[in-house]
Order: sequence, then C-alpha cells, then structure tokens
Amino acid sequence: AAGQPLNVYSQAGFAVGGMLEHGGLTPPPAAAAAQGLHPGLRGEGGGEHGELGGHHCQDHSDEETPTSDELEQFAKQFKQRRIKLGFTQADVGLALGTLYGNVFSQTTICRFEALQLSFKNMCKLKPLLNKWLEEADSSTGSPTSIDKIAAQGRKRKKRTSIEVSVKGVLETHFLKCPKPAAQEISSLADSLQLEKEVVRVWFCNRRQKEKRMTPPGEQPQHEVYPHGVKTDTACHDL
DNA sequence: ATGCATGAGGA
DNA sequence: CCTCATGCATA
Repeated sequence: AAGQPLNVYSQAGFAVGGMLEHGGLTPPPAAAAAQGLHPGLRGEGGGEHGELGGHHCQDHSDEETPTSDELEQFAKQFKQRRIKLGFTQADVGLALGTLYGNVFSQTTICRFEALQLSFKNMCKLKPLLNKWLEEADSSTGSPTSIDKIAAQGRKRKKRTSIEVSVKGVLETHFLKCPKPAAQEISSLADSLQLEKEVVRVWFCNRRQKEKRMTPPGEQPQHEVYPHGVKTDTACHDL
C-alpha cells in the first residue's frame, strides 16, 4: 500500500506577484443546510459575564457582534477569495501584521476559516480579515512586502504525543468530569504515566475545543436535562 | 489541519 | 488554578 502523499506543502509562504483575473466573481452557492446552530456561542462560561444590559441599542446596519451565521458566511467567502487571489493562510497572517500591526500565524487563519475559534475571537478577527480582503483584491500588483519579526529564543517544550489509547482514557474522564480537581489530575496522570502538567493542559485544551463555534464533525449531542441539572456537578469516582 | 504548549489576565 | 487567544511543531 503506497499512501505517500508526496509533497503537498502548499503551506510555504510565498505570495505570487500579481496574477489571476480580478473578476470579483464570488457567487456563494449556499447549499449547505445542516447546521442546527450550536450551543455555546454567546458569552462562554467560566470567567465570562453574567448578564448583558450595558449595550445600548446601537442599531447600526452591520458592525458589532455579527451573528454566528454571518461569521460562517464570511469565513466561507474569505477562504474562497483568498484562494482565488493565490494567497496561503500564512501569507494572510503575515499581511495582517504588515498592514495593521497584528501578525497572525497560519494556524489562526486556518482556524478562522474553519470556524474553530470562539465566537468572540471570530468577531475580533473578522474586521481585520475583511480589511485584508479589500486590500488584497484592490491591489492589482502590489509587491508583497514581507516583514520578518524576530523569533523568540524561547525554550518550548517538545510536544508530547499522547497515545491513542491514552487519549481514549482521557476522553472518557472528560465526559465524566470536564474539570477535574488538581488531585484528580495528579492521580490520573500517575496512572497514565504522564506528567501532571501534560494532563492538566490536555483538559484545558479539551475544554477550549468544546467552546468552539462549530465542533468538528457534527453538532454535539445535546444532553437534555429533564430538570435543571447543573452542568458541572462535582464528580468523583472510585 | 491539528495537537500540545505558552502566557496574560482573572478570581 | 482557570480561561482564552494564539502559535510552534507535527501529522
């Protein structure tokens, strides 16, 4: 079985110097309709607000808190045009830095397009990306001025890859208790032979995933609680 | 495209 | 310790 996907590295950052036709044709097909809207969208839990009311009725056409649907549409269009213009996600991230001072990585652009950021985060980035979009298609052949920012001599820990079986265990625990206490993390880490910190971070990241706009695959199964069951009831096992 | 990680800010 | 925005390194 030869499953070598060759070098499909389209991630390298290289902006082509002017090309393509600027037809500006972007007819959104809009055929997908399987989104039943997500759960976590407004203010996330945790250290998030409690109630709103500070907002005054500033009924301005657009601007300010787009709906999740609008973000979805924007993300789609953004991606389409980005590709049509021949830019990679990395290019965009860099461009945002040279244009507005906010540099972003390929990762962030990717996650934006895939709606894998929190609602708030999406709202924050949308304006920037929108500007870039305007700039990008208006500049017929402007030389992409790339600016390299100095890298930090930070010592980053090597990414520890957790075995699939171990991930399964963690996943199971997460379902039972998404927010285990420090002690539980310790014992869990111990039994899994992982550093406590690794486990702690795993849970943090797992929780963040849960808060993304559109979870990968399908919508999360809505646990319908007959009564007002708290979502974070203390959980202990053994 | 994603997994694990960092760090700032907050209780 | 957590959340949240963000990204290096990797699959």
